[in-house]
Amino acid sequence: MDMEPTGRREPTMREPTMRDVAALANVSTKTVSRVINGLPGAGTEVTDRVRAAARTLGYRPNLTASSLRRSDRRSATIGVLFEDLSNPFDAALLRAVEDRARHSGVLVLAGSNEDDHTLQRELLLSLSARRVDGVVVMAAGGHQDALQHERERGTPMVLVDRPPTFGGTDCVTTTNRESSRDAVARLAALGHRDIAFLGDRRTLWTSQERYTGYVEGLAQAGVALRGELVRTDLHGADLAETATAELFCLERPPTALFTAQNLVTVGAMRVLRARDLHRRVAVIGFDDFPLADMLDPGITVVRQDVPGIGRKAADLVLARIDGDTSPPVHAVVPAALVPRGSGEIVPLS
Amino acid sequence: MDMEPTGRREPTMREPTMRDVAALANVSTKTVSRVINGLPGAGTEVTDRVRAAARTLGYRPNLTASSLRRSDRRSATIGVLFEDLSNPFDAALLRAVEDRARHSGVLVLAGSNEDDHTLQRELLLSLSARRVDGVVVMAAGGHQDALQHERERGTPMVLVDRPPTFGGTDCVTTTNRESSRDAVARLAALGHRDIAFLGDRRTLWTSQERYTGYVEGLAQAGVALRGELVRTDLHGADLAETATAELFCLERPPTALFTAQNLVTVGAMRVLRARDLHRRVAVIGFDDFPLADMLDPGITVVRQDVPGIGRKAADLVLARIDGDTSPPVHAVVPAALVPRGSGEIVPLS
DNA sequence: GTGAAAGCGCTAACAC
DNA sequence: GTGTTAGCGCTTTCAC
Repeated sequence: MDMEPTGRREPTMREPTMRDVAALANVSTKTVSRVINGLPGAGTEVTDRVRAAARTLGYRPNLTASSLRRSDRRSATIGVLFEDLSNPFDAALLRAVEDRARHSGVLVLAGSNEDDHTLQRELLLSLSARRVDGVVVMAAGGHQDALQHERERGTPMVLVDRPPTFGGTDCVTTTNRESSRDAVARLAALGHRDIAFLGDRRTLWTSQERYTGYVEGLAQAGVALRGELVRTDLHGADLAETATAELFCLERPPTALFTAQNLVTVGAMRVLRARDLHRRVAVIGFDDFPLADMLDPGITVVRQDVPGIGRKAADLVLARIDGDTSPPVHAVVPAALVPRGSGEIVPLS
Repeated sequence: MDMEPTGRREPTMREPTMRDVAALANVSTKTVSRVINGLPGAGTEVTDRVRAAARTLGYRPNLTASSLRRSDRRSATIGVLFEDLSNPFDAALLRAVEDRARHSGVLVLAGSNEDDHTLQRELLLSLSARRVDGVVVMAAGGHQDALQHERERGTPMVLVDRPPTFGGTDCVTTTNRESSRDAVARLAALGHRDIAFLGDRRTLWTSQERYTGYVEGLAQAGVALRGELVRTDLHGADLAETATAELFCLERPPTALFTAQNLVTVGAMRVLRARDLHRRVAVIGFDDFPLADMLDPGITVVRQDVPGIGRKAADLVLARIDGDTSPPVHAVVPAALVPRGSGEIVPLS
């Protein structure tokens, strides 16, 4: 077949409209509308004629025109704004939202905010210009003015992973504090007294919660907190490596690590392996990661229920779009500890 | 602040339109349109008045209405249809496309086709109904009727990872055959004579290409192909495990594995580790995966330039949307071998 | 430099 | 059952 690679039709070959279908089928556009949308009040004979005409012309409904005119004004599209769609956590979350949305005939406009307010604001405006029915957002750190503004305009919104700093908005998070506390308590129960905390940026709500859990876990076990064993603002595996290396230069180095984010865990493991400490120092990481089970020892982690979080977020935003007016909820999806070896190492005494 | 959790405005508080802004600024809607779109022919004084009015009312342009009326009919949106957005490869690709698109003011409607025709067709229709300006697709295996049909309607389209079975369409793939051939030749050069091939579904073009590369690599090294060392249709790590286990029950088991897909590599590694063969059997995998460097030994892989592929695909589709009429291209983005240890193991002789 | 009228493709509200 | 009219929010065309 010969085809222009431009992908543009001949000017004479306009995209067919309902009018064209109506003309060919000898009915009014309203009748075509009824048939295309499967609404009642369409004679079977006429219905067939319209269908045939539509097929002949290669007619495709124009949802954008339809939504402009319809009273509900729905675009059947939601926006998803995460930090980085190439991050496995974000990707899994997107997939879960997408699945749920698709089953409601809703498509997803996806974007990465790179944890940057300005970008987040711009993307939000882009989504708003396209009249998405609602948004699911992993809020960038710092202030949430743009989110709040969008929310106050009436856009249904669900925050994931981190709660809003403003009211009236649904949100879905995991058991950051509780699971961290349990993980640390577990290490303490094995006899560890020098348990380090390695965390991501302190501006992140999740980091704060996990740190709080760490503190509570120590307290619960009656273990004193040693400030020099707390390292934060480790954004990315490289910073985590440096910090871990420093810990092992201390006079009294840690015998266990609680690594509060997935890249931090990876960075820490690199150092442990390099120094051949990976069989002697215990590690529990927050967030699972691919192949954590293939390392030697396998890495014990706190695993979030990512699909569960995504489904819940999608359910919430879709329900709000459908007019659910119940009070805002903060859903907390439980995380689970997955023992694989690294978290079960006992201290050398 | 008090806010309805429904996210719906009061009926009285209609979404402001250009008309409202025009009324408040005492100008015509056409003038508002000029100001909002930054078109020339707007007096500075009037411009300010319009801007002020827009701000006061909280006006937001409606791209959907604008695109309906504009002559170019652009939605400033493209569709991305991959196999599974939660797969790291797909996710990285999406991110690269997204970045490129955003820099052109284009947003991405993303979906997973699950390698299923029917779903792919439905998603394509959904995208088409929303009048996306173009699509980037990882074609589901088997026939590509729906893709071809959509393409023939004139939708700009770029296929990634796998080429189209029809003409007139751009596509971006990697050096599947060449890189596979080189990887196998490399193993042979180390002295391996019993090199197994473990591949994903044979219906996938990439699997076929990689298999062809394997055959060529053996031939080039003068190594005879042993049919019993070839295992295909291993979709997922579990099937790969079974197949790998079987290989080591052979009278003359392989001394090296070429695993042609990343989950296959993972499955094979599990078996090698379980049997403590991971330091004696060489492995080169196609596709990098997170933490491949942290295993012991590190896994030698052929790494695709995923961001490069995504960027190229986005560039192509955006150019076509902009009216580029040059002949269709099949861009091939080079992959690179990353030696990490597993591919450098020599056979016990 | 600015505006009036028409209409993009579709559906709401009614009439027949 | 089916058609007519009006108009969603915006931009085009052309007049001033």
